[in-house]
Amino acid sequence: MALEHLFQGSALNAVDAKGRVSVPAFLRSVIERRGDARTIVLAKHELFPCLSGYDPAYAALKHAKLERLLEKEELNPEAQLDYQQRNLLAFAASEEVGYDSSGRILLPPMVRSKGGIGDLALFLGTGETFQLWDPATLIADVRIPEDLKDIARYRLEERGISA
Amino acid sequence: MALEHLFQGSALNAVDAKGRVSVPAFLRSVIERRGDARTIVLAKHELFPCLSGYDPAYAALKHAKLERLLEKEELNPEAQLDYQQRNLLAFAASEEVGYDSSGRILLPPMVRSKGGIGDLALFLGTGETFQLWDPATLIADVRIPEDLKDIARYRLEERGISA
DNA sequence: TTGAATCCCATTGCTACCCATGTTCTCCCA
DNA sequence: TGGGAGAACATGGGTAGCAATGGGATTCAA
Repeated sequence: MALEHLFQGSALNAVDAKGRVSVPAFLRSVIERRGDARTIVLAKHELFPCLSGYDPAYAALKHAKLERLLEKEELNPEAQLDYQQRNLLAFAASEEVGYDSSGRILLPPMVRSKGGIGDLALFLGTGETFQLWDPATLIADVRIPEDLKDIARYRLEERGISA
Repeated sequence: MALEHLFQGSALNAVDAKGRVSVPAFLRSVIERRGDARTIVLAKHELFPCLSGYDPAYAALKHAKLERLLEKEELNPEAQLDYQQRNLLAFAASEEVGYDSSGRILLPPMVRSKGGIGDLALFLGTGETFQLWDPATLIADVRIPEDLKDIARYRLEERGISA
């Protein structure tokens, strides 16, 4: 089930007054190699105060996985409830947004506030998915390794912003 | 068997005095990509006090799936009964409604009352299908994860309605 | 004729597309 | 190897079109 193309790398992009952000080109190229949609799916990360992002093909894989689990336990009412809950969380609590020819998405206000994203968005590739952080939130989180925070600091410095 | 296009996201729309609701554009686009009907099927959800919605193409798939399940358990009378009940529910207790050029459907009174829908309809994507809830009912249901209730609360707030 | 469903029109706010600009990266050639 | 042309990328702003919604008009059937 491993996807062939993986998300890797980092970038710090600005969120403009309209709520638009450029999806870094190196992420877009992976998305377009995985499928031919020019869209991404954004959801609150399960663990961290940030957003999780992936392409529609990955969402379909996730759904198929849940379906298979359910079919194995078709007549078990407890499994039914578990399936319904997971599916709701995976699909209702996420938003699919398309990016235009210039590679920008409009950050939906709900996920934006859930992910605590201000006017800077730090993209981090994590293999099958990627993450979107507010850089200050990442640096403040005690669970994040120092090396990763250094990436955030470096990207901020690059833009002439003191951390 | 997985469908290529999945229902994803959430929206809270008003039901007007005539019983009309706008089907959110992001659901319509999936429906129209799956088939070319401008029609949705509404049924009482099997598990939750809400409505289940999908496109006609999915109804056909669902029937095929039930058939397969039946064949697998050909000699089990209990499964036979289960199949008959589910098939009845899925097809007799559902209504197919078309939406007009402005994307609105007329909620049939029977399914509307079965689903407990008042003057607000919360649309939740769940992959192959979507759900329609009265937001207050969703928030009150103990089986619904808190993260999902947050969505309902956020959508209510967005409209200036205190939860 | 009354009630209900469908159609049409109008309004408002938002979304998506278009164009423009500056910066960096890449590649080629002198 | 240095420099310059061109492409790709991130980002700002303007605008036409669409989505959600209310209200009225028209049609159809009981």
